[in-house]
Parts: sequence; structure tokens; C-alpha cells
Amino acid sequence: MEARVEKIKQLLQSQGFKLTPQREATVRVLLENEEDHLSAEDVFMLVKEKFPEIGLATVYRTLELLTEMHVVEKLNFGDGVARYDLRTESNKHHHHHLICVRCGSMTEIMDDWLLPLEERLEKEYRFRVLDHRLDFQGVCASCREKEEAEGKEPSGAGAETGVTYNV
Amino acid sequence: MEARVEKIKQLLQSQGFKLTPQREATVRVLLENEEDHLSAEDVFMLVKEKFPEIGLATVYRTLELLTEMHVVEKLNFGDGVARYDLRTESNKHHHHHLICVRCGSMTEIMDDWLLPLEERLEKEYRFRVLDHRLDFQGVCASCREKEEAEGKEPSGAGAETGVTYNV
DNA sequence: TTAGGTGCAAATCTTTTGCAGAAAG
DNA sequence: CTTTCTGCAAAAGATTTGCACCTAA
Repeated sequence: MEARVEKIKQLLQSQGFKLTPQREATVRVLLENEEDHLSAEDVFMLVKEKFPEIGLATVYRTLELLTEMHVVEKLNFGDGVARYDLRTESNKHHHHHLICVRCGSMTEIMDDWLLPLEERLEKEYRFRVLDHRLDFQGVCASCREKEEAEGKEPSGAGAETGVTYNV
Repeated sequence: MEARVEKIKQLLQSQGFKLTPQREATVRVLLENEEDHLSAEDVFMLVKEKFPEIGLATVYRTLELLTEMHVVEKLNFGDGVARYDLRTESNKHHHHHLICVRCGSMTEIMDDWLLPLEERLEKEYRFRVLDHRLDFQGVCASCREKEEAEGKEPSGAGAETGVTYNV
């Protein structure tokens, strides 16, 4: 943990930025909540617990800086707020989401299933992939069990099931 | 074209909604600009040309309705505005984006490269996929050519090249 | 005549920015 | 000292909502 803070500190300093107490508090919140996808507001609230004087704008500016430094990744799940993820060895480029349209739960899968696709993009489109985002919307295992227990049809058609009316 | 408008009309009516002139104008704009990813504001401007009295709120409400009906798909490329795509036979579930970090261009690829992955999700996670989103960020062919012509290194490391500092 | 729709303006919500003062090299 | 950084408040930009009026089955 300390080593990771130190690494970020050095990275910032190498570019002429400072790891101020506010920024360090922000980074620590991100490290302590690595499993979550925190919004700027979430980060702000958590930082405030340790550092009550901090301003929301500072958090936004810090997250922007960390995004530029590729320390965090700015995510967008379409719910109107940006979310931020630390980029670590384990999630670099291997970050896919299973989003359940029933219960809203989100599962992450880390396998890098896309490498073969990226090779194809390189060959067929001459497109050099730097990053990707892959989200699946669907129904998670536990919601499926629930629905099957209730005797519903296995997958379901209806208002919010993703049925497409082809136009 | 008329047939597609008619189909949408019937779909709306089957749920008790009306295809008002404002909504029809909005739908037609979407049909006429199927290749683009229009924002609500874009749609508003285009509808205004044909139907000057329309209000922005009506466009938003129409797009929301069409999204709920799965006639359009609401997309988010992280540039601060939602964009809307008609869901058609040809792009249903086969809609990937190549977003160039240099010039901002966006290419769509229609191949459904993800079917094998969706099968794996079904097997390994019991997750029933209804839809997905796959975006690649990288450098497009023409920007690569430009950079190579300028004698830059082939792919590049630097501020906005997606280099990841592992933390 | 009644639910669904519309336009307008105001409200909301997230994110950004201007600025004067504070901190660090 | 000079650059970087901060907090606050105001601004900006996208989207939503309240409301009075309108319009079809």
C-alpha cells in the first residue's frame, strides 16, 4: 500500500506535479476501495471523512490528473456519473463488466478474452488498440434462478428485457 | 422508410402511445441519419428544420420513450452527451466502435465477434446476455500513417497514448 | 372527456472554471 | 518569487420536471 502510494508520488513528481495531502488522501481512498467503481461524489465523501476541509473541485481535479497520468481509468456506465477505477497490473486491459438489467448488480471478469480480437483489428483495420471497454447487459445467475423459481419463462420478453424490435 | 415509420407507429400504439407529428419528425430524423450517432441536441436541430415549433424537452422525451421501446439505443462515448442509434436488423448486437484517440474519428464494425464470448458467459457465469457494448480506443489507420510519415515512432508513448503505469 | 402530449421555463445534477489566497520548491 | 495547488462560489452544460394548455380516440 505504502509502496503503491510512493509509486504514484514518483510518477507525479516525474511530471512536475506534487502529491499534496489532498491528493494523497484521494489516492488512498481509491486504494482502499479498489473493488468499487467510485464516482467523484463518492470519492469526495470518503476523502472528507479523513480530510474534512477538502473541496469537491479538488477531487475532480485530482481525478482528472490521475486519469491523464493513466493511474485511474474513467468509466461510464450510462448512469449519469463518471466512475473511476485504479489501473493495476491485474485489471489493465482486462476489465469487462456483466451488468444485470434486473437487479443492477455488476460483476467483473478479468480474463482477457479480447486479445485475439485486438489482433484481428490490427490486421484487418490497421487500428492500434490502446484500450477497450466491454460491457454486457443481461440477467445474472441469481436473478435467473429467482425468475425460474417463480415459474416465469426462462429468459423473458417484455418491457425491460432487452427485446429488440427491429425497425 | 415509410414501412419502418409504420412499424414504429404500430409498436407505439400497441403500448398505448401515439406517434404524434413531433415524434414522427424525430423518428424520421433518426432514419435519415442512421449512420451517425446523434446527440439529443443534434436531433433537436435537425427536427427543427422541418418542425420549427418543437421543444428540446419533447425531443428528450421522445428519445427516452424510443429507448424504453428498444427502438433506439442510448450510447455513451464519454464526451458528456448521450447519443442515440436506431436498433436495426443489421446493427442489433453487432455494434462495435473503434475510437481514435488522435483524431476522434469513430469507425463501426458490424461483425459479431462476440458470439463465442457470449456463449462462454452463459456457460461459465450463467449470465444471459441481452446486449453488449464494445468500444476500442486506439489509433486509426490514417493517424498511424500520418505519424509514420512524420517520422514518429510507430505507436508512441506519451501523455495521451494509453500508456499504463501500473500502481 | 380523459389520458396522453407539448412547449416553455425553471429546476436539477454533474462537472468545470475564475479567482484570491496558501504552500512548496 | 514563481509555479503549483486549494477552496469557494459561480458558471456551464446536459437533462428532467412542473405546469397550463392542447389534441386526439
